[in-house]
Amino acid sequence: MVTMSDVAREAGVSVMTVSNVLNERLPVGAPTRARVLAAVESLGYEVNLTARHLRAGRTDTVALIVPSFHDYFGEVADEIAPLVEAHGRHLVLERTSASPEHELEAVSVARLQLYDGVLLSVAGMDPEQLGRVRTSKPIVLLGERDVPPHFDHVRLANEEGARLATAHMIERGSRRILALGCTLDRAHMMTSDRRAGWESAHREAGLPVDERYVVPIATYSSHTARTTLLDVIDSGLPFDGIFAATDVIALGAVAALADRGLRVPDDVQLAGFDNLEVSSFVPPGITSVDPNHRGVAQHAVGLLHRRMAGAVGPAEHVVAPVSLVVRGSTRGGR
Amino acid sequence: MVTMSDVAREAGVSVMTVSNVLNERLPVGAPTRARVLAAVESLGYEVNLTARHLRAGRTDTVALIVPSFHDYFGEVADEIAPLVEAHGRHLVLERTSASPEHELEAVSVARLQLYDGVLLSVAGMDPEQLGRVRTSKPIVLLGERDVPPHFDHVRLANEEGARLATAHMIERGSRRILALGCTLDRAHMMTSDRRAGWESAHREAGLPVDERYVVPIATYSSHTARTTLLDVIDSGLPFDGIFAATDVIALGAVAALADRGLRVPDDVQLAGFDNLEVSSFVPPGITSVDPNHRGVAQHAVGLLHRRMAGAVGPAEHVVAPVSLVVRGSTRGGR
DNA sequence: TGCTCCTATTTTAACGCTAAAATCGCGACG
DNA sequence: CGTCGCGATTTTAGCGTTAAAATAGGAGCA
Repeated sequence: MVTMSDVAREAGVSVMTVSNVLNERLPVGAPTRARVLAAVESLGYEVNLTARHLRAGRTDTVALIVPSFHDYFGEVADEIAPLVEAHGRHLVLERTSASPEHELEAVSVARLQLYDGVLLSVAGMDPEQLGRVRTSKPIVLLGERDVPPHFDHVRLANEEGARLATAHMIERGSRRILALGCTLDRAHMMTSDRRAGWESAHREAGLPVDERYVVPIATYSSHTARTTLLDVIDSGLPFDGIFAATDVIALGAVAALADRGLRVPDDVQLAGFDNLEVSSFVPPGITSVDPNHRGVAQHAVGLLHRRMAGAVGPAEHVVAPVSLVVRGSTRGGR
Repeated sequence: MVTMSDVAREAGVSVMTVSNVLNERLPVGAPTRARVLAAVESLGYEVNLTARHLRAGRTDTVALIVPSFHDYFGEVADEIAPLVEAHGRHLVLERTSASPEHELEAVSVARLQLYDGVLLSVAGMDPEQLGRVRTSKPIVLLGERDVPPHFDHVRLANEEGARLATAHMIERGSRRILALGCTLDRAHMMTSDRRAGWESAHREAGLPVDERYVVPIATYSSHTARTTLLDVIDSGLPFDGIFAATDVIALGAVAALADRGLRVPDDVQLAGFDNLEVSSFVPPGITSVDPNHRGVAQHAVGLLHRRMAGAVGPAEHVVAPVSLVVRGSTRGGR
């Protein structure tokens, strides 16, 4: 590896002069500067950022740590990247291992030290693990779980979104609406909050809440959603609407409905949550709760940058508003 | 920040003893070890990886650099991550800026020094930019472009995949097949190679190649694909099949066909390329060329690890085989 | 008692960089 | 002609860690 002192020797100057030429910190005489630049060029020198980071005590880099790289998280990451870059920092993504026992390891506190700030997506991390994370590093948590109160946290209005979607289908005539991918758990997490919204919509409309219509699924994949819904259909439980806890689940539902020849929205209305890009292209267009990625990203990055700039004060807990995007999978959508 | 010397002072030992306790390099007496561990615990010490990396001359980290985080790249990244981790290294993702003028900057050679090896996705990078990247750092290029010959490179059998998909539709009765998102360019890149495959299939079947059926699109989004295809339909150009250069494009095509009431596969057969997860769920299931992500990931990571282990020798240029996954969007699919 | 040989621990030095202080060289000025 | 001033350049020191060499402190043995 070519180091600054190689360049210095080649140019016949001290390392500080090389540093000064490259960083334009102290002025350097024109002939010296030229010799240094020539040496840099001929040796192909590139600064060693690890050394610079150690010396500077910062890395100008923010990490976004997510459970996996695809779908929802990929889309959020693409919103976050430009915001981080706008502050002159780099964004890198890291993935927590899929297996829970490795999760904490991947988020080993030591690794956080590599970054000036961290956006940590808490989907699939339990609060107890989080409690063990003690660090002075600025961290903003992101995601649909209860978290220890001393962390900054940005989450969605899950219950409100689910309520909106369900109320919309009720208003358009559905009376038996599955809550696919939701759970009856009381713990505040994504699947229970969205179930609560589904429930609220029923209460507000004066409709009974039938727990048989809450259908949890084993894994949050389209594939599992499809097979789970096929089982429900085949069980004979009558339904005329589906609130899918995520668009990935909604996509599996679309497939299952097609498998059984049920028409959307004529036989069954369908609404999802996340407003993934695909949802507007899958015919007839999937009505979905827009999680307002951009707003979430702005809140989270803004908060993180304030902390990195040294802002103190109590942890902030932001609940980002959501909205319903109506498409062809519910009646009245285009 | 708590450093090793804080721990050493607290425990009444030298920093090296702390280091030896934590790294288990040299044996440390049991009582001393206990005092050190207690000090680590009470101060909440975490090793500074930047310093360790500088000292060690390596970071045990591999970067995957992609144009954006979603769709195709997110899926590839999820395949690559476990392979990299299996070698005891970390994977991080970085994104090249969307704007071409910043691309090289994001891939600034200096930044590559942070990693022991780099997987660089070359979609949207021109070869001339790549030529300027001189570094001894192991790099494996990934993607559907011609690249300077001294780089290791893993790419797909684009032409073969397109040929398979097109031949399949011809065999199932299509005679006028659009090549949506393809280009007539001669340069070897994804869009021209896939067009070449479309062409080969026609020649092999003894069908004429009509260049009006090659329909380029301005940006590789589902939205653009949808509006572009709507224009084609409205222009009155007759067609009974579509080969979409990517599944993202195919998705836009599905939407456009539905917009105009054309049935898939009865009126128009459709095949895409990439076999995205969504493609199996969008009714009636999109026939697609499977890019064999896992195989590509294995080739690329294997090659990179060999280089990181010091393997020398001429650059390898791997063309990973692809296969066709037949679904309901072509006749005879389930 | 004196000496060797281990084992436990410490000292030294370096990874590559840069902030701050020190030094050098030279023209200007009293 | 000595010295002050000032820009150009170098020296010093240290970021936090760890490999390698050095040292201290006993146990074992003649």
